Amino acid sequence: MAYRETEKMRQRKAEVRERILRCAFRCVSEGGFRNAQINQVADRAGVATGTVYRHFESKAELFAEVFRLATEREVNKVAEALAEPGHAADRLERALRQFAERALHGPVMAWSLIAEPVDPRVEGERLEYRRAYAEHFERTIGEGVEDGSLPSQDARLSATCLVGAIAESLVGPLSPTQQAPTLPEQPAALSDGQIQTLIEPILTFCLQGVTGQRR
Amino acid sequence: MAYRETEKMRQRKAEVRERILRCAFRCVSEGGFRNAQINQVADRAGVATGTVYRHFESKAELFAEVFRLATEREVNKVAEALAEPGHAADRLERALRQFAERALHGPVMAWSLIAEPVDPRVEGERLEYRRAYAEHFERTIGEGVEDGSLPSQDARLSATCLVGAIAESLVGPLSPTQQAPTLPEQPAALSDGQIQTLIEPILTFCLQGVTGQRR
DNA sequence: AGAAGAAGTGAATCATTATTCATTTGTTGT
DNA sequence: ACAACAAATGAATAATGATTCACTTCTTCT
Repeated sequence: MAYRETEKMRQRKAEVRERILRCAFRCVSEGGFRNAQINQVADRAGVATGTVYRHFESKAELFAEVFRLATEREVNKVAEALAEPGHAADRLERALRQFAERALHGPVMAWSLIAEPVDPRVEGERLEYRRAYAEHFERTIGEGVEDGSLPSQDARLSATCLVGAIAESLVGPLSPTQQAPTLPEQPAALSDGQIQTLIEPILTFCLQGVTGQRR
Repeated sequence: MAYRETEKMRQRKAEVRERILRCAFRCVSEGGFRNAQINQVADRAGVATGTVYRHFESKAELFAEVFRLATEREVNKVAEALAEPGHAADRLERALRQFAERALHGPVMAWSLIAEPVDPRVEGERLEYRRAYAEHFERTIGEGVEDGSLPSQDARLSATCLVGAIAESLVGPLSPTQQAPTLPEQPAALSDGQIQTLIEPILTFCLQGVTGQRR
């Protein structure tokens, strides 16, 4: 025998893989999934097309992983906000607010995650990602019901509704105003003031939906 | 001169156009947009591929029109329900209930309209369609605020949240359980009982969101 | 240094479908 | 019946972009 995979190599491979992933991520956050071609990703990562396929089964798998990566960040932020101390309703409010603020600050990626038409295999990730949010919300709602701070309800459905309501409210503001077809995904930048104005009524609706109380 | 378009011809053309449209519609309601190819549509309509292009600018335009067609029905149903007499909240409830019931009874088309990944130009129709729902809801909410039966609120945002909440809640139940990749879009048939069980908590959330009152 | 094997390369290939267009068929009015 | 024009045809083309693979380069170990 003459060649045996060594630690150094393993690391280098992992680095290349990660570089590709990062570049794919950047492609998406600049132009959405539809502008992210394998060739572009490869160019950007400074590797050949074929190399991408050495590290990822297929385009769909690569971008599914990009989706996961982007998603984890966001879901974790929400999970953190929900883990803070306080009443369930307050925690939900903070989490929802953060979700919306973050989305509006990174509109291209947010739009890609929430609403961009994508390959069905990537769409699968989206369903999971939405379920992940919903599960976190569900847990918090469940806690609120448990401790009596929220009225009895189907926590899972309420959580799903929360996700839907907030996502839908953001679709409009996030939607790319497709200007030149050559520069496709133009983000819609909003001022902090606009963002707050937008968020308040959404929160009102969502919290009323969960609490059954006028806010 | 020897040929002049006659009424008979105009009618025949319109018939062909409509037949194509209908067949495209059926393709979608059986297998979603992704299984609807021009060739299939043409075959089904008993015309040649090229004929489709004599009646429609492009595939996207054909399917955008299919989308519109399918949408109009549904939006009209909602509009009718909202036009019935009664308090705003009750009308909203009836409309939402109907929306959900209809969707769950025609799951493939509903999923295509609500959540299937589609060509961007068809996606544009989807945005309009969601806005159309939202506008109807908005009007009713506005009336409720006006007559004091609903609390003051941003009717547009509330309406958007309603659309999002209900759509999201339906995505799960409507999602094709992709079984054999050869028979792609399997609808998820639900019993009436299941449907009711599913709808109630959605309605509770939505109505609480709008009314701010425990239901 | 050289053998053995792994990773990287990127031009060529493949697959999928939308779209076109030269040709055929049908319709109208004289 | 025929000229003039329109509509229909569907095989051929085009376009896109993912994926492959024969070959080159790099690593490791003796």
